[in-house]
This record gives sequence, structure tokens and C-alpha cells, in this order.
Amino acid sequence: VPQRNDRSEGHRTPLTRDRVLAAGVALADVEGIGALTMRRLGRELGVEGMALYNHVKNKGDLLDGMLECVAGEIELPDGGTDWRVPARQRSISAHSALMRHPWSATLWTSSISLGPARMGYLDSALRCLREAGFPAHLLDLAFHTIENHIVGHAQQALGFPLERDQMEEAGERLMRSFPVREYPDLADHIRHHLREHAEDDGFEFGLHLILNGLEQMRSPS
Amino acid sequence: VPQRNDRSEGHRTPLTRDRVLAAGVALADVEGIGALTMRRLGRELGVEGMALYNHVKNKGDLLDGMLECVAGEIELPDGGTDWRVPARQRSISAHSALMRHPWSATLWTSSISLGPARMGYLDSALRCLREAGFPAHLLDLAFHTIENHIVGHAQQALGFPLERDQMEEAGERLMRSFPVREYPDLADHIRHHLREHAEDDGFEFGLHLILNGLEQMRSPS
DNA sequence: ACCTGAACACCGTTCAAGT
DNA sequence: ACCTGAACACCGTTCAAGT
Repeated sequence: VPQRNDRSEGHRTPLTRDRVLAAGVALADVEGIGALTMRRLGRELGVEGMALYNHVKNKGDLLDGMLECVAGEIELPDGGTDWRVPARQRSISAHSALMRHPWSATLWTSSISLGPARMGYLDSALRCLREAGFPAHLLDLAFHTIENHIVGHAQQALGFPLERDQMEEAGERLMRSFPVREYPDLADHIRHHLREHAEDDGFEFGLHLILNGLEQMRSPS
Repeated sequence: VPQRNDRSEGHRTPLTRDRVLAAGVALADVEGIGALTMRRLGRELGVEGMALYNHVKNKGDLLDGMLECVAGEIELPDGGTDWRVPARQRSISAHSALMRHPWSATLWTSSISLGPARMGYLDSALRCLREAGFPAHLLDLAFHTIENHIVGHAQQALGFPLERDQMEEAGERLMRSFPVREYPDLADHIRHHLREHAEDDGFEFGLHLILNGLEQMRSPS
């Protein structure tokens, strides 16, 4: 359960937008995005749900603000001699920020309006590629390929939201009723995933693949 | 507006699960996933919303069934001499199926239970890679990298759900208030996207990049 | 300035009752 | 067997009223 407002004192400290957003992030982290309703978030802050509309335009604005919090956690390294070094660092930082906040990956692509944190992130990524010398059309394609990999991977890794303990049993149950005969390769794949507890989700592998492929296209040798 | 049930006759033809799913797909295609409520879908079929529960377990089951419809549209080519040929075909077919049904991309990763159509798709993709001779650990990483690219790209391309006409004006309005000074590369990028009306979304470029990178890792020369 | 209570127009879902 | 009506427990959101 995220932090509650203490109501021991007669009058509580007044709400701010930042406190509302932080409480929203904490609530969604712990209980999932489904538990994030205006009334519930209000309760978490010791207030009626309607009071939140004084600090947030509507629920969409709340979610946008929460995404800004996530974007603010991404480190933005400066360029070195090889563009792939900062690109790799920033991508990994973005990936782990999305993984820390499991609800954020699906919202990341669907939110239209960008705040300063997300703009800064995107600008930094684009600048890195431009300074590496990518021509305009390649730059755009490179940017989207990297970005897709980041959010695609987070979404997919979070698609199976199972705890370590449940994993074992749910896997057993699944495989008992699974039509192995008809989908043998899929069965193998699921078994493979059940065995290694998703210690490495393959994010860095795919990233490496993409960055190296892009480097080859940048400077055709 | 999707197909309606004709109520000219006194007693209408009875509902089936397939008709419910097809109507759901049509409604979501035309009016967006937000318009897909049980009551509204019932109305579309000339019936009260509650009647749908005779053919569908609940709304989640409805959405799963609709995803199965989308998965059924994906062509599954057999392997040739170069594994990249069928992999490319299937990926492009999957990408355009997701693009034909804009609501499906975000659901694709979040849905847990798989039906036969989606299982067949996944099994086909995995078999293709196995037959190409990828070793187990590489196979898994290759599979996810390709899959992430497909859904990541569809989601991102559909993130800006603007019509051609609105695009122009919305872009103008956005760029007037945009802090170009602070995010110059992002500004460039947005301008670039407004100029070319997303004729090519770069999907095949990234796909090419990934498949070639994987081929290099498969047979290190 | 900030919060509350009541209200509105919606949701998904259940279930007894109809045919 | 299939559908309807009424009901339940929720949503997001608005707004007059309180302090």
C-alpha cells in the first residue's frame, strides 16, 4: 500500500499536483493500473476523489503526468566517440524505467501530449543520432526502430504478469491442457520460458543487433 | 456504421459467437475501441447488451475472440531456401493485419489466453526460425526481437490517429506553440513527419535490419 | 483556495422472468 | 435455448455548497 496522508493532525497539508502524481505512480506500481480510479486515489491521499480535479484536469491528464514521472527517471548520457555507447545507455535506462512501472509501457505509445521530460528524452535520442552523422531519412528510421524495440520489449515482458511462485504452478497447469501435438514449436518456446525465470529478457541482445545493424548502414565499408 | 441486423422480419436470425465477434471487429474498426461497449454492440446486432453473454463469457473473452479474428487474417508462408523470405512475408502480413484493425495493436501484447489462430501464427514463426538452424537461445531472442518490432511499430504508427486533413492543421497548431529552441531535434523530427504523410512508416526498413542482423549471427562468416 | 455531497450519465455483470 | 428488464456496484465528471 503506497503512502497515506496522515490525518492525525486536524488539518492536513494541502495537496499539490506533484503529490497527486507521485501517489498515482505508487498506487499503480503496487496494485496495478486497474486499481487507479479517481475515488481510490483520493482515498489514498485522505481526500474525496473529486478533490483531485483541483490539481489535475482529468484522468487523462493524471496519466500523462504519471508518464512524465517515469520519463524523468531516464538518464540522458552525452555523446562520446562512438554514438552506440550513449544510445545503448539511454535505451537501457528507458527500458528499466518502463519495467519499474509495469503500467507505463502500454500507455507510453498511446499518450498524445508530451511533457518536458518526455520531450527531453526524445530530443536527446534524436540529437545523438544526428551528431553521429545519420542522414535525415536514415535517422528517422533508426530512431523509430530503436524506440519500438524499447517499448515493444517492455510490453511483451510485462504481458505475463506472474510472480515467481505462481509461474511454476500456472505453467504446469497450462502445459497439461496445451495441444502440444498441434503447436510443437510454441510448446517448446513456452517450456523454455518456464524453465529460465526470465532472468534475461533478451532486451540487450536485440538492442545490440539493431545498433550494430544501424552502424553498418551509417558507414558502409 | 457496421452491419446491422435487419429486424424487418418478426423474428431475427439467432446470434452466434462468430457474428458477435465479427460485429465487434467491425464496430471497433469504424468507431474505435472506446465505442465498443456491451450495450452498444448489442444495439448494433439488434439485441439488448445482456444477450451477448449467451455467446461470450465476458468482455475479455469478446476481445480475445476479436484478436483471434485479426490473427486469422495473417498469412503463414512455408519455408523456402532462405528463411528470411517467409519470415519477411509473415511479418509484413502480421503488420498489415494490425494496421487494418487499429485497436488490435495495444491489445495484442496484453491478452493472456491464446486461441488457435494466434497459436498457429506463433508456432509458424518459431518453426521457421528453428528450421533455419537457429540454436535454442538465439532462436528465442530472434523470435522476440522480430515480434517486438511488429507490434511496436503498429502501436507507434497508430499512436497519432489523425486523418490526412486534420494532420495538416493539427501540425500547424502544434508547431506554433512548440518550444523549438529547447527541443530542436524533436522539432525537426515532428516537422519531418508532418511533411511526408506517413506514406512509408519504416516498418520494412527495421525488419530488414533485424533479419539481416540475425542471419549474420546465425552463420558467422 | 480547496474540499465535500449529491447528482448525472455512463460502465460490466448477474439473475429472475419471460417466450 | 435465447432474450429482456431490473438491479447492483462500480466508473469519470460537474457543480453548487460549504469552510
